[in-house]
Amino acid sequence: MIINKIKLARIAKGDLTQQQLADKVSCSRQTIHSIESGKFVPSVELALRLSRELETTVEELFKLEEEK
Amino acid sequence: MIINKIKLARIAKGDLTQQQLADKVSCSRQTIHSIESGKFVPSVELALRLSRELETTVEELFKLEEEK
DNA sequence: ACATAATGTCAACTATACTTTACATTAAAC
DNA sequence: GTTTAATGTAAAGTATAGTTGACATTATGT
Repeated sequence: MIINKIKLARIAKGDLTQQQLADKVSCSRQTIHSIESGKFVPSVELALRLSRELETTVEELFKLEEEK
Repeated sequence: MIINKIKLARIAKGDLTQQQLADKVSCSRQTIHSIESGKFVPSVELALRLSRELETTVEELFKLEEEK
């Protein structure tokens, strides 16, 4: 199980829209939405692009939650 | 494009075998091998488990390489 | 109230991560 | 040189990441 803070980080980073963030990391808006809503966890490649764009670290953005 | 140092980190971390590392992060040996040989890039979830087990960070273990 | 931008959601599809099984090659131990 | 552990490789199958398109809902602005 994994939780993420990308919605928070996206807002913090100058109120980026899902679309704007998607453009910057070269993915679709729906992909951003799906990640934010916990529908799926991205590849480490996309996670790195997100953390780079949002000026933070993967560890800060994504956290392992115990219990399976 | 992405490159990783998990083979290096695995050796550094007390000469773990692929199988031992796989067990510790709950995946198959072939998954470790495929990642080490660049055949595929893992999910951020597995990347986090790997970095935790190898006592390093995702950013240290996986690096974005430019050019596509 | 109306228009528009942003977000939520759904379905169908494609791409790829990951598993399992199985076998072949290389390295290490004796 | 033979056995055994470790690694390389490959195929078939399953799960899930990610795309595109389309539409519905919720803000925001005027």
